[in-house]
Amino acid sequence: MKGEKKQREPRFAFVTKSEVDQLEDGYRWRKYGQKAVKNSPYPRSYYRCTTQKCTVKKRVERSFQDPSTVITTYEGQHNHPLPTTLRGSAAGLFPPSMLTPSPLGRPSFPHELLMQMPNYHHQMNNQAPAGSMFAENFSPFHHYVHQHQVPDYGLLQDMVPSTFLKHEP
DNA sequence: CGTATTTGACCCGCGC
DNA sequence: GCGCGGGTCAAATACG
Repeated sequence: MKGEKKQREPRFAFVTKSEVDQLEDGYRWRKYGQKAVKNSPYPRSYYRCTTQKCTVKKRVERSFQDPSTVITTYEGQHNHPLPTTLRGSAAGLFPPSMLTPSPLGRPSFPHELLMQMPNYHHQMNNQAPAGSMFAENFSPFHHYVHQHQVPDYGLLQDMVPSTFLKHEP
C-alpha cells in the first residue's frame, strides 16, 4: 500500500516484436505477478521498476494471434535517472543524443509505433468477432497519443526498449 | 549472500 | 447480494 488510490497515471501501450518479456530498456524490472488472460492462451506478465522511487509499472501480454508479438503497456513515469549500475548492453545501446528529445519532439520511437498501429487495424477488420476484444486492448493507445502532445515530460528514456535498436535487419 | 524469480492466495471493484 | 475478473502482495525458492 503505497497510497496510490487514484490510477490517473497515463498508460500507453505499444506493440513490440519480441520473444522475451524481460526487455532491457535501461531500467530494472522485477516481475511481481503473472495471470492468464481470457480470450488468450498466453498469460500476462506484470513487471515493476525495482528502483526505490520508481513507481512505474509495466504490463506485458502476448498476442494470441502472433506469439512472437507482445503488447507492452507502460504505466506511470520514471522518477529517477537511469541506474549506472546497469552497465552492459542496454546502457551502451542508447546514445545520449537519443535520450534527449529534439525541440520538435519527434523521436523515432513513436514513429515505429504509429507504423504498427494500422497494421492491427487491418487485422481487426478481418476478425470482426475478435476485434471487439482487441478494441479494448488498443484503447490505451489513444492515451499514448495524448501523452505525446504533453511536452511536460519529455523523458523518452522511460521507454527505450533495446528491441527497437536491435530491430535492425 | 543477494538478488531475482516463481506460484498461490488474497483483495478490491464492478456487474448483474 | 453474490459472483467474477483483474490486480497486487507475500513468501518461498533458485540461481549467480
